[in-house]
Amino acid sequence: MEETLGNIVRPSTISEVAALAGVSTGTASKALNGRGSLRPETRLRVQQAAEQLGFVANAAARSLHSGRTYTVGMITTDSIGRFSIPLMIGAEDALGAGQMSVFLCDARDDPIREQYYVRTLLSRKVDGIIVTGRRTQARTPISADLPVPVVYAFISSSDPQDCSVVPDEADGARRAIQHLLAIGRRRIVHVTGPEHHHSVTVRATAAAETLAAEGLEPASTTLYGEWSEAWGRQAAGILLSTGADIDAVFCGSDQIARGVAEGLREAGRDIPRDVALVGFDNWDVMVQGSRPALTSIDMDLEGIGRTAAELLLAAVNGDPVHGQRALPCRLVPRASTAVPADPGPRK
Amino acid sequence: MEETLGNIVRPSTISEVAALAGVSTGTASKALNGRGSLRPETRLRVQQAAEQLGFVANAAARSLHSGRTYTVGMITTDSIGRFSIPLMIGAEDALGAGQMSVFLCDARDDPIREQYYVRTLLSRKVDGIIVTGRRTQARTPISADLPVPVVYAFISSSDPQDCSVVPDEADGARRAIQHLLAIGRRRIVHVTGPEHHHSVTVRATAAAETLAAEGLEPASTTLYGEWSEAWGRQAAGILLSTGADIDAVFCGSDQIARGVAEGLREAGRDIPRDVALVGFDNWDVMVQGSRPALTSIDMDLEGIGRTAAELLLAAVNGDPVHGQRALPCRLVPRASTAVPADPGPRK
DNA sequence: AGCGTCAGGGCAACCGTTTTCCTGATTTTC
DNA sequence: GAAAATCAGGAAAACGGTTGCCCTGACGCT
Repeated sequence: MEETLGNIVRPSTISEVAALAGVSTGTASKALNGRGSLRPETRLRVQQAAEQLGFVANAAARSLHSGRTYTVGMITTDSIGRFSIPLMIGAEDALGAGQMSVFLCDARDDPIREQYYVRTLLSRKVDGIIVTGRRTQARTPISADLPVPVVYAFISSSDPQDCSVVPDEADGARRAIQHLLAIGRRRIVHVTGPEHHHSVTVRATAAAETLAAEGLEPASTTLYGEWSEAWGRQAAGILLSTGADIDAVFCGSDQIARGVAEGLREAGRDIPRDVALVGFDNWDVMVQGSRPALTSIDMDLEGIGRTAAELLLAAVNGDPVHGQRALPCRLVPRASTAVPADPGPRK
Repeated sequence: MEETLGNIVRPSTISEVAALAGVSTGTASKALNGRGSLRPETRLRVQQAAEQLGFVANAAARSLHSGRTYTVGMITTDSIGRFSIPLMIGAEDALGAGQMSVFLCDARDDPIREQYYVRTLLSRKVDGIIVTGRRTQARTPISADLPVPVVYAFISSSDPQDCSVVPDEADGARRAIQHLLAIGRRRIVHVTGPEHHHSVTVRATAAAETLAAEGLEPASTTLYGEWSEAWGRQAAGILLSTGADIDAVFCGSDQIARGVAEGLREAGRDIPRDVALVGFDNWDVMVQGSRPALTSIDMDLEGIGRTAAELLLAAVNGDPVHGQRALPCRLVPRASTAVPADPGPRK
């Protein structure tokens, strides 16, 4: 019953298949690929011979002839990490559906390794390259004038002509603020990561503008720090000690938000009744681990990976897309912004 | 200055290099590969021509002749996740150093996808396959009688003849208990994941045996639940409500440990003074986010990935290794088991 | 001067597959 | 019934690179 591939021991070639079926290799090729004009009976005979031998066409030989490898390279510039994974999954998804295989290259933020990988990928004649990674800023292109298309995913290229797919972080920040406004909060503050990080300024600016559009001002000056729970706790302390009158915090990451949540909770503030909380990243382990579960902005990394792969496929097929494409974010509401049905007295 | 690969536009072939250098293609090949006997001057001339044209040998053509592709497939059976990443990094590390490229395949726990990927990898004539993934039990082999070597990493094959590299989880549990004993704890309890999970029983058994070897009994019956912070908090509640007299908890995961830490802390127990805590996985975000920072068992996933890759390379080179190899764990001490210098009064 | 030796490098086969061109054989058409 | 059209399948070139074999010419030796 369970034969699967158990009969493949030594890989067989098409000439062996042809010999077994009593035809020439050319005919065998046509039979297996549905080309040429063959008697149905012959075609069948070849197919059965191929089946019997467990024949799988040698991709190298095939690509040598066709010039295409149905293979792409994926270079992660920083190490494979939390952000790269969904990107890779999304890309692998779209590419796998297109029968493409993916070469994985982890450049670890080392330009030498990166150039080495680019050379390797070119020698393997990949049909295209996807570059992913996390950076504080747009990155320099991996190389000028490559013979294959390149798409940047999540990270963006500093050359505006290059094709980049990135999250619309301003959109994400806007959604966060608008959600807080929609549940009636007005005294909102932003706690986020290091100021030199591009994402940080984009999000902070968009948040401020969204408030301003409603005629509101931040309830306190934006707090910049690092991407950690510890900073979130510290920030909560700062907010409490300055006695700022706030009813919502929009955080630059879920980790920060979780820290803020802990800090506020331990000071006796109820979330979401006293202070509503919105995070950023929608990182499952953080949003679920937080108490209460955290409303967060999802950048749809998987979608970004998928889109990047689709654009790459399009470019490979002769329809290159240039410039940067920003994909909208999504707000995932959870308990940290759930307005209590009945305000009631504090317990 | 910054030429890098800017001159490669259309990939050039060795015959173009040969023509430019004024030699035959065979000679050019020998010059570039250090074969045959050539005048140093000729060799240099060819090398310069290759440089000038940005020549990179077509890997497909080369492998067609040599039969080797310097390529391996890596199949993750469950989705790419927290466990797969370090494994992949480790494997990629060892393989990259051996000039091998890695095909990434995410089978998503779908046997159909998995078989599809196996076929694809075989058609691409990979030199070997690494299978990784997380499972509650050993898995059935991906396929019988493959023409290339296979190594299982982290996950193990149910066929004892197959080569598997796994963490020695019993060793990890032993180290955890011994560490707790070493800092003077005697009333130890184990809080862990679902009982049907193979890892859970292995760790629990080893923990119990280590205690027994010291003539001790668990301070409470082992608590089985799920791999979540919520379960950790719940377990803390159970321990507190039953009034069990404990001075240490060994947890089956860092998430559980973090939950336990929160639960105990909120009940006024001091960690590590009243209760010491050891987690499992050494997952950075958990051990750092916990308060206090969590002592944990590191399974050295990267080392497992690296070892698996090395064994695969050995097999490819004709030295196959059979059977299961268990790598020791490592205890990483942090504040949650740091014995206070001065017991002093509680604050 | 003639022969042997060896370095240098060209030639061609080969890897496995696809595809074009071509040849017989069969069928259709007038 | 003969010419034309169609069909089935074979032969061979091509993809790009490597390598064993062989040829050529220069040099050294007697």
